Amino acid sequence: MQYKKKEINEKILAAGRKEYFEKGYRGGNISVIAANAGVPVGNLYRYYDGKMGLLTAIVKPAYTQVPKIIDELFSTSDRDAKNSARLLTGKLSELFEKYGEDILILVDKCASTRYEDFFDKLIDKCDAQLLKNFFENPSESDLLFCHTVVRSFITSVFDVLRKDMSKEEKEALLERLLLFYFADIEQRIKGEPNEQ
Amino acid sequence: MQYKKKEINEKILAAGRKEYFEKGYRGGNISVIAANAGVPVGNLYRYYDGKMGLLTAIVKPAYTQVPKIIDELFSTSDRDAKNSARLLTGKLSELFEKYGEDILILVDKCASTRYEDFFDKLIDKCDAQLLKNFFENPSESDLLFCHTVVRSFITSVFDVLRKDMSKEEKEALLERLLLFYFADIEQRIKGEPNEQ
Amino acid sequence: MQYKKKEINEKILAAGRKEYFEKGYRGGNISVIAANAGVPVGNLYRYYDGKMGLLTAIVKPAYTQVPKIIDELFSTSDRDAKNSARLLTGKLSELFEKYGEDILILVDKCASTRYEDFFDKLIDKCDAQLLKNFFENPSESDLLFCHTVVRSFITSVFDVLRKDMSKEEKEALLERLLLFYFADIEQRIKGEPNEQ
Amino acid sequence: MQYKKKEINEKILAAGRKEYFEKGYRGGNISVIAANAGVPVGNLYRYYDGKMGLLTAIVKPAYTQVPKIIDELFSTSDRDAKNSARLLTGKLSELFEKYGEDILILVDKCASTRYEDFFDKLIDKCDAQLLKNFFENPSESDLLFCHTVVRSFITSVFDVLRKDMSKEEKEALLERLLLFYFADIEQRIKGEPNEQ
DNA sequence: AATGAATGAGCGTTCATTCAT
DNA sequence: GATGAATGAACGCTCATTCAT
Repeated sequence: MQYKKKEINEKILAAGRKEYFEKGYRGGNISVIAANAGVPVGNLYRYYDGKMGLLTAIVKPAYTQVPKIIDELFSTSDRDAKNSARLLTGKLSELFEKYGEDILILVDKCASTRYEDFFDKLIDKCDAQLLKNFFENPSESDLLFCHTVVRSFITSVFDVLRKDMSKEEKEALLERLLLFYFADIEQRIKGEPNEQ
Repeated sequence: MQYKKKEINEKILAAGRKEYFEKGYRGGNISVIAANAGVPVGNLYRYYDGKMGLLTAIVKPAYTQVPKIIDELFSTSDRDAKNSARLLTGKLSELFEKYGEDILILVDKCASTRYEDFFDKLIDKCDAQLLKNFFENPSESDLLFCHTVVRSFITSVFDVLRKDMSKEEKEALLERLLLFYFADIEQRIKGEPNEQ
Repeated sequence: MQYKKKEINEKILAAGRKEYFEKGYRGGNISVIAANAGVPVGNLYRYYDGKMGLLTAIVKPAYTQVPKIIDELFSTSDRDAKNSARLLTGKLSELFEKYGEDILILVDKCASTRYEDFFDKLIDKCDAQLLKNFFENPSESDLLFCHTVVRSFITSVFDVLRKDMSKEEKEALLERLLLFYFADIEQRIKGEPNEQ
Repeated sequence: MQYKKKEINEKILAAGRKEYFEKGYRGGNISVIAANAGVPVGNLYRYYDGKMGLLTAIVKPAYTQVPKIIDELFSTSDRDAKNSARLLTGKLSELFEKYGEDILILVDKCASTRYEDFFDKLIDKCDAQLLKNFFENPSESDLLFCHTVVRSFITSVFDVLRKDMSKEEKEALLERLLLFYFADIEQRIKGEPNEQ
């Protein structure tokens, strides 16, 4: 029959998400997770392969899917800022619905974990896009600037996740952010002449 | 206060900073710190009150001073963007010189520590300033937007810290960031009418 | 006794034998045994009383019968070495056919088990026979010597079990061993007079 | 000062030897060892690198030295049986003094350990010597026979270790065993013609 | 009667802190 | 005051056994 009860499974996942989210991977305690899930430790190990296995179960979907989805976002973006913002907003909102909490764990709570590169890889990806679109011969300092802006922007996007708001409010906020960052970006970026 | 050698004191602080910076508070190991400081563990405990006491010694100055300095920054800022940017850049650069590494520990490595609120509190402070300066009757969504932009901006400022660059390069990058964020900010912020 | 299928019974025994033989009693894993037997763990417990109960079921027949059979061997032995060797060889070969693997488990894999005395008891038995047959007034050192030779001989007999050979080859080896140990044993034993 | 107290060190070694000897490596319990040594668990780990590290400390000297010493034994042996026996006896007696209990642990208690090959390697070594000395063109069955006799002989030598006797008594027993096994061995071995 | 999920005591190990010297 | 050995609570994980279905 092979029955791992779906109900228990989900209680463990929920308890794990909570624990890792609150205390981080290292700080999280398997016995606490088991207790919160209402499951004895031994049984938790029937469902997941230890502390790291549980983290993987929680976080891997987001870890692999989010970068893919971000890639798609770029290819569908429109050159008109307003349209583009609306489009992106919708997609990001979907992403948040699906992976919200897990993204936050990935970003903040996976230190010294095989997943700790999530955020940096994502930024590199976006960074490359921005460079491709707006810089022709980026100088060394353009590269740094671009990287920093992107990191900051992505941070702000994920910050929206942290807010306790309705989906609609999040979307409005996202759209406003997108426009704030990218409206007239060409001028704003290139308008800075002579550094060095 | 009793008889404690300044030299040893500083070796412990340096070793602690290194350890906490590399492995985080939870991941850091007191015995490693003592060994790297060339001090026996027992003696370390005469200088600092345990693992948390050492963290406090390392991080508290930045934890208390940085917000104050940021407060001062706001009062000295100039309404002309370029000037303001130059002014701020200089002050931030000083801040970095003094507290750079500790700020990064505060921001990234103090999870589940009494210092973990550093970043959020700082943002609240800046947030309040931005609101005061650019919004007269901020709507609920203005508040959120402002908060997010500020968080993102501060993130980018501290990201500069993470770069392996000379002081001058950091200043150039900071200035460019400031302009990117705040040039014409009034229009860019208010130009977004109708969300919802 | 209730309703238990002979077929399942034997699968469990076979799987248990394999596991205990490969990993020893302590190292053996009940779940692995159940899986290899194609039986759910819970059901295994209906057939046998736990880990030790299964060991008992596997090993007790050999544990009780082998000493008895060895006793009989002695009574049937012939004073002519060659004949005796042939006779013994045949009997031992039968013994191996029936209890071979279980004897090896008893000898090698029952540490800290109630069966760990199997080998020593067997040796005591054979020891007593050898003493009776070849020593009239055994000195203290005769006793020790005899005991050691017997232990060594029995070891070699059971070593034959470990070889990957046909029944016939095993018999040939056994016979040669018997002659090596016991041909002219009277002279060889008694020929050593006065040690000390 | 680097003081690991010699006294504690030896208590741990003694407790470990006792535990591993009585219950085997797998069955042995680190907490029990620590308790018997009168040391808290944590401190034991300052002296030895865990369960396996302690086994290594106990057993490695014998594991590496005994084969070497056995090698030397062969090169010093005399073709006259009596002399040879006396020589060997002395050397083995020394070996026992030094490594007695550890040899027993190696032989019986190191299942599923990196040291479990000790006995077989030793036998192979001795086997090769016997073959070289007494067989010119060993048949397949000569090889097997030789191997078995050697295994049995070595077993008997190590059995002497198990006896609760004085050094002198052990030597007497060893000498008698050597003569029993190897007096006239050439005839006894070759006297068996071609079975098969 | 049959199943395999549930249970929890127990293991080896780590490490912040204390304490004897 | 300085040292590093001692301490033991707490962690992640295993597995023989029990029990709900």
